[in-house]
Amino acid sequence: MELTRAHKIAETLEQLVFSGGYKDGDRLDEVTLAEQFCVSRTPIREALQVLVSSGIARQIPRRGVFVRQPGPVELMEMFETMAELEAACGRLAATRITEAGLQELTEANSHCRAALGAKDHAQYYAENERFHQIIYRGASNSYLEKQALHLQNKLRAFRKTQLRFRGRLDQSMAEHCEIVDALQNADADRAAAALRGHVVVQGEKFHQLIASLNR
Amino acid sequence: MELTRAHKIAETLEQLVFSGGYKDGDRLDEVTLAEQFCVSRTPIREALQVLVSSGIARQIPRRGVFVRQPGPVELMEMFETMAELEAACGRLAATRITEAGLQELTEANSHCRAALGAKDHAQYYAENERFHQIIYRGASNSYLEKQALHLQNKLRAFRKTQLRFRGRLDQSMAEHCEIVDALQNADADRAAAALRGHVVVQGEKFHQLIASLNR
DNA sequence: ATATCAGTTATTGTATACAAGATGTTTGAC
DNA sequence: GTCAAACATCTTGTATACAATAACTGATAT
Repeated sequence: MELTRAHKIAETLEQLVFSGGYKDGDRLDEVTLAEQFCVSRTPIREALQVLVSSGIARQIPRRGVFVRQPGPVELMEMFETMAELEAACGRLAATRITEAGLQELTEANSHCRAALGAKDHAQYYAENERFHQIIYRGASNSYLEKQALHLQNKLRAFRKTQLRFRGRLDQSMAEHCEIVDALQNADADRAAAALRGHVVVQGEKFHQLIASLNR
Repeated sequence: MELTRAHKIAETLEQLVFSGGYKDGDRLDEVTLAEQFCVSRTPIREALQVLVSSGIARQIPRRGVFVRQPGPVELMEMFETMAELEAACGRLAATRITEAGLQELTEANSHCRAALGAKDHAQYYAENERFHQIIYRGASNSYLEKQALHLQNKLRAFRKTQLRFRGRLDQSMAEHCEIVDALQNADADRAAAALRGHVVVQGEKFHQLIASLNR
């Protein structure tokens, strides 16, 4: 899958925004970006249109495009949507995931536990993402999988702070085991419920989440 | 909410593709489009990037961009995802929809019934969309609502053929009533299940759906 | 007759030039 | 000293010019 220049720039900028490289309201100056990427304004502008269309940035005609980081309310909404997407993946995966997929899943869960034991947070985040991605794939619905991956990517930076505040990562591990068990037993409703509860941001954590936005 | 020229062009093209104005594989010629929209190639190219990034079209470097209509498999996946999104909206709406929202919903349902009685299919489609959109809004999650609206829009042309093949629209009406009842009783699980079943393309209808793709 | 290669044409990708509007600054009046 | 208006500057939006590569055509050789 080849990409054209403008699209590579768009992806790079997208990741920069997602990883917190820009704050809300920052203007994406065309000439500055053109210099940074060593191209003319034309491909930069094409890339900016992509960011605007996906809601990452907002364009004010004749004024410029400005990055649009989600506020606390939108963030909650995105987490809630993620929870429902994960629940959907779990529901479908319960009856569709292959034996090989289940094998992968238990392995990924072991890696999570190992990272947790080693207090290696970065590693835990990576393994945790993989765990969930296996479930997305297990749903055997590439469109839904793509949606889930996209939102997971969009929420990555915020999920880290959420997990940090969560305190006991052990709880997260216990939930993983419940999820695996439900999938092994092909219990769609239980898998969906477990995943929904695992991802959703509880109301009690809401204020902590908001506080974490001042980074 | 102001839009810039390139974005208006992108939206127009998007709707054109969604409404079947282009067939799969059609090339979107820059100069032709530039003439049609009475602009230079620059804004056209910016619009095309938007289409490509949202998956509506595929770009082959130095060759051009080509519209990418979903095939039968992807279409099934999109319907399945839509079913899950609707279920999620129903689940959340069950406890969040306002009295005014329920009022709107029953009214919209009445309009559906009226259109059905008058054998006015176009009107039924419109009222049916409105019925579902009220539920999206009732979920009180604007991010999820936007996702649902987007997919609903993307599937509009195909849902029409699906409903036609369904034969008895009466069944659709009965399902609506079940949905309304679940929402009135704040029964999240029942609302979710009813909506999921209402939207999902049953396996028995699969071949009919595939056959309908030759339009 | 078919296949291959060279030359031509056409189309995309990028850069630059120009037009239009917004921001900022300076000057002047009160 | 403050406010306002005109001017200058900067930025975006659009068009056009140029460069690079792919498609096409035709001719030649086998």
